[in-house]
Amino acid sequence: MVLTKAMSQAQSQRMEAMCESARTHVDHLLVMLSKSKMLNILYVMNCDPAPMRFSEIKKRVDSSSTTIARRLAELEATGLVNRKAYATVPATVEYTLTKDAIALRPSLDSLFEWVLNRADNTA
Amino acid sequence: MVLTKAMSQAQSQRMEAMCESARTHVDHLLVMLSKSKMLNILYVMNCDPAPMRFSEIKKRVDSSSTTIARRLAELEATGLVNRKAYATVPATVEYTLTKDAIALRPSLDSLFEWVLNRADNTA
DNA sequence: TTTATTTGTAACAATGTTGTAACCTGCCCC
DNA sequence: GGGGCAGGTTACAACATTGTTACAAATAAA
Repeated sequence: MVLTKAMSQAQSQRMEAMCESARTHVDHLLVMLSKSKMLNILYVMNCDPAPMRFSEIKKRVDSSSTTIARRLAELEATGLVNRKAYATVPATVEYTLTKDAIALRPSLDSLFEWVLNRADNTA
Repeated sequence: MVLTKAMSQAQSQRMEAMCESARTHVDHLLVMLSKSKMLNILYVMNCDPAPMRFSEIKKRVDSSSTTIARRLAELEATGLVNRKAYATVPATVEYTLTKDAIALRPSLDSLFEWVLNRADNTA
């Protein structure tokens, strides 16, 4: 009785730890997605499945190099984009969405549909 | 010729102005959605269709009163939530999502499914 | 009368984020 | 040698956002 109680307590603690961990991961993802221009970047990359160059992303999203670079680095660190540099002159760098990020596509499409729709009706 | 040219130019300018306006509306919405705790708030309110009190939202989202109040005010100003105050003691205030915000539900569900899924696999 | 309650607001210091300007690499062209 | 290109990085000043603390209002209970 005491043993099973202790075990269930330990289990419950492990469960809580896991939930805690999952919660921090969820928080981390939400904070990342909430950063400025993040949704914009994911959206333009989702719209065009071809690998996209830095300057192209920058042009379509319309922000400073610094911000675009920061966001792309964050996305890469989280495993949502792959970065491939070619030793051309001048440099060529291509970004592609990972499988995980592509799985976000339906959500983003739907979200942006709502945004565009609402922007139209409010305009 | 000159006239039609001028007209089409005027038209095109109007079109551009409209697009500009739509773009700023889109930007405004994206900036709003990207604010801290905004997705969290919309999500917890979407999960439970019943009117929700300030303290309940605060508890579920886990942030300071100031931030929750600011976000709710922004959501109300944008027409995504309705605020109803009752003259009880102590005060009772209920928040509900508007029709527009409820239309966001599928997107949010899908987005959060992705987030939770990814958080699990990464944990 | 003091206390407790809910739902905030105001002020402010601490912290976080942004864009700008300068700079870097590699190589080609003039 | 000097300039230009893509794709950044760095430093920094300006700006934005956050949480904390204090406060308010209205009333019922202790």
